[in-house]
Amino acid sequence: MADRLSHVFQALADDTRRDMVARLATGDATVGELAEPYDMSLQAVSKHLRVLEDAGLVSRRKEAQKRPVHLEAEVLDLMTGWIERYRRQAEERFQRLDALLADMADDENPHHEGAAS
Amino acid sequence: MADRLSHVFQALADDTRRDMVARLATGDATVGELAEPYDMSLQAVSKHLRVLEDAGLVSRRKEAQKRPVHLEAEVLDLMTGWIERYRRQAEERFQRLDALLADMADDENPHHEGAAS
DNA sequence: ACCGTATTCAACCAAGAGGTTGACAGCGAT
DNA sequence: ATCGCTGTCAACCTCTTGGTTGAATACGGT
Repeated sequence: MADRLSHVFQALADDTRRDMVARLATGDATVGELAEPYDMSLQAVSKHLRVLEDAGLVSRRKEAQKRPVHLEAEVLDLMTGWIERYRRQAEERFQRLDALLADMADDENPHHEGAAS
Repeated sequence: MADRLSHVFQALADDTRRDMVARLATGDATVGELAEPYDMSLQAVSKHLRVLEDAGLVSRRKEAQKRPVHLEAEVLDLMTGWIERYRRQAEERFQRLDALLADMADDENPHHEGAAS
């Protein structure tokens, strides 16, 4: 896996974890609170949180015996940054191809004004 | 894994595959061309492409014995859609919290004009 | 000092991911 | 017809992942 981005994508490549992120977007929550909706042991939830934490998507402060989990939303920008870069690049390439095809169509039936030779 | 989004995130949770997507953003390429930069068997590359294809990120048309691979960039929007939704939600919550804290500070040292009672 | 609550650690297991090698299939060119 | 090029299929291996259970830890309340 190696780099940062891989961990983030990996972390979100799981229904349960995406769901937890969605939940955390509405506010911090303890492990127990987070676990409640799922038919799954608390330990399993704890593991999921660890994955999210390792990806930097989440942080846990300690407060008495509870460990409120907090969404670190800035990390999401890392992803959109990556994605948008290539989406845009592909888009632009598509535009150029489109223009090129339009040109070729012009050459085949030359309705356009001002053509040379 | 179940749903669509999971497959897309999973597909991009790998250095090699993200690299391929980056490469494909500059234009279509055959399996051989894509494989060339990596120290890895052609079969492994083929597998990676299958993952990308199953995620809907890529399509392969057949052209003689070659199989040019094409990036389907629209799928990326699916991700940014998801991500942005929760990033924004978290952001807004943060703003409100910020405002609340400002209010509390006001209450503690009431320098402000027009205070009641 | 002890109890209950909240969470993690450790060992284990089945299934999946990413890689390998070897055999096979599709198609153009000679 | 068969050769060479391009790519996939199949079987196999190893490491990781997502889950389990049982024991341990950390801390507040009584």
